[in-house]
Amino acid sequence: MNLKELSALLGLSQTTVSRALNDYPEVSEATRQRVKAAAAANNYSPNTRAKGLATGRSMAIGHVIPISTQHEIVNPIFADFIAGAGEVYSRNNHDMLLSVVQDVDEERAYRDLAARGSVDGIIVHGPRANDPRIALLRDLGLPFVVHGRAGEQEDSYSWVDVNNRRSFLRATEFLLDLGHRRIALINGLEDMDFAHRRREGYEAALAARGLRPDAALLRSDEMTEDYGYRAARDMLGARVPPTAFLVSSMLTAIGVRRAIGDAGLQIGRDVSVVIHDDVLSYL
Amino acid sequence: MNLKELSALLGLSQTTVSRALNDYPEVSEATRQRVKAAAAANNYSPNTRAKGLATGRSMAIGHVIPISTQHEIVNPIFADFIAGAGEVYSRNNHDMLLSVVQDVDEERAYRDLAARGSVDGIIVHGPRANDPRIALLRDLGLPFVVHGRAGEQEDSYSWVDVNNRRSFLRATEFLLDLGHRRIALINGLEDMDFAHRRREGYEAALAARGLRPDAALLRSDEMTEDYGYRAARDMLGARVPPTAFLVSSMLTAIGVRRAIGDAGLQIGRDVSVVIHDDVLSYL
DNA sequence: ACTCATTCCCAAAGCGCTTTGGATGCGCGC
DNA sequence: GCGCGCATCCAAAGCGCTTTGGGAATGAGT
Repeated sequence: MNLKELSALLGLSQTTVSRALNDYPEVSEATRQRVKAAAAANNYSPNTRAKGLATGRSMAIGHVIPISTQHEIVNPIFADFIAGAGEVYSRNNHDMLLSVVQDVDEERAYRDLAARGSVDGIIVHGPRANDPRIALLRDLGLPFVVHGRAGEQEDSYSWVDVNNRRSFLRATEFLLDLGHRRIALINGLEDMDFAHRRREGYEAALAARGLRPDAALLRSDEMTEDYGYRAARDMLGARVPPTAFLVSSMLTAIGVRRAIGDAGLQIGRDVSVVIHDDVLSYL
Repeated sequence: MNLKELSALLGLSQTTVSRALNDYPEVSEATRQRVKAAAAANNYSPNTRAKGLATGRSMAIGHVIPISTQHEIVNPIFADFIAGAGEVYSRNNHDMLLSVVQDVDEERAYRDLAARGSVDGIIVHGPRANDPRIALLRDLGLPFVVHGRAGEQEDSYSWVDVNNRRSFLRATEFLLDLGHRRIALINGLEDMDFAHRRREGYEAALAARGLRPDAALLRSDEMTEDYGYRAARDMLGARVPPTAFLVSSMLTAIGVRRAIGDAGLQIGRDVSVVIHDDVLSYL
């Protein structure tokens, strides 16, 4: 069923039917109702491509997911983010376009999306310090929102972020208040903006008490379970082990928990652990 | 840059430029090269919507992800599946359209996708026994492939699946060969086709040795960490605990591991655990 | 009774591509 | 020298929608 057929069915012009469906004021209320009822009855929805061509909009938001050739990690938090965003899109009649590409092809993916006009805007995931994608997108004239921040020029683009610095500052303060002096930071990769901010918060809290970070208690890597396990195991096996852990992600924390268990210790009694992450529904 | 501009630039008609780019034989090789070079130099890519309108194809594959209102679980394996599929799409010049909807709106999501013609085909995730979506999609005339199987009529649609029955049959046999007699099955929800098949395999292996499944050793639920923990904890606390666990997913297994640790036991020494799942890159 | 604004509707153009149905020019065989 | 096939290219239609620029009633105002 297309517009032509539907309007023939109703004995109206395509113009009128289109306007009725799009809530333009030029059609009478009675006609509008009749048109909408017929559309529903015949399960008519305007063809996306035709509508897009005519309006110049695609009603779609793009997400580019780079797959690294070396460490092919699919960030699990990503699934939750996508789910949340996708639901909002659905409610607002937008589509979600996912573009999974090798990280070396990432720039081309953005260029393509822009040239082919397949999306109206995009979401930038996992920004790094001075992320080149921001300049690229601005250059391409493709609207975007950054999930996180890219270091500098925070007021020159739109972003949504949590206060990473502050949350780690407060978590560290909290542990310090409990009397901890050897607090380990199991962080994400430091070239990611969020990890950098988190360390800043951590160090600021220590500095405020006149403490200096101990390099032996700082780790930074891709946030896997295994990394958490190894980092915690090594630290716990050291001469002067930490008494508390500040962990940047749930998965890493699972590894930390395993290492603590292996060491015969118990979380909450022998060691304190504070984790920063979203709630992963399946954990 | 659009076709019109590009062809004006080249002093050729739109027809010729289009044909050159799409490798039709009606243009000379010299012209084709010239056209392709110009397209690359000007970063030209045909507009998706216009191309789609003209060809009647969208060059996109849809994935509908239902979000349950009660237990909003985003299957983590899903992220890996999406990543794999997405990469294949990219390589073959297709887009991936994700539609995240409330599960009650799922049927409408499929109808919409079909009516609006926004995808050429779709992938059906997590099929249940006699999944109604199959009849719906066939009815809508929308091509589809099922990831898994939906119980009956296996030759009436296309599917990709692992041999769930056989893998659990063999895993069970393996544990039986090791001398285990009390093998727990921590399964997924039984209305999911895969969980049903896995139990069949498990029971078949037991039956082959003249053993009957013990209801106390069978669990079936949404595969979360917490569920695995509780199921294993309860079983291990019973009068006659299992000596081995067969677990349907990695996440659940993490919970099982935790329960085993809490019980003061060690995997591989006191208890055997066999897990069925994909490799989750971050674990 | 006549004008004028309003309401309700329509024909046709245009979005950027592909594709149909030629047109043109060239070399070849006779 | 003429017709024919082949290689190259082009003009225009069409995909399904939105939107521009009216046109025909109707009712109000004078």
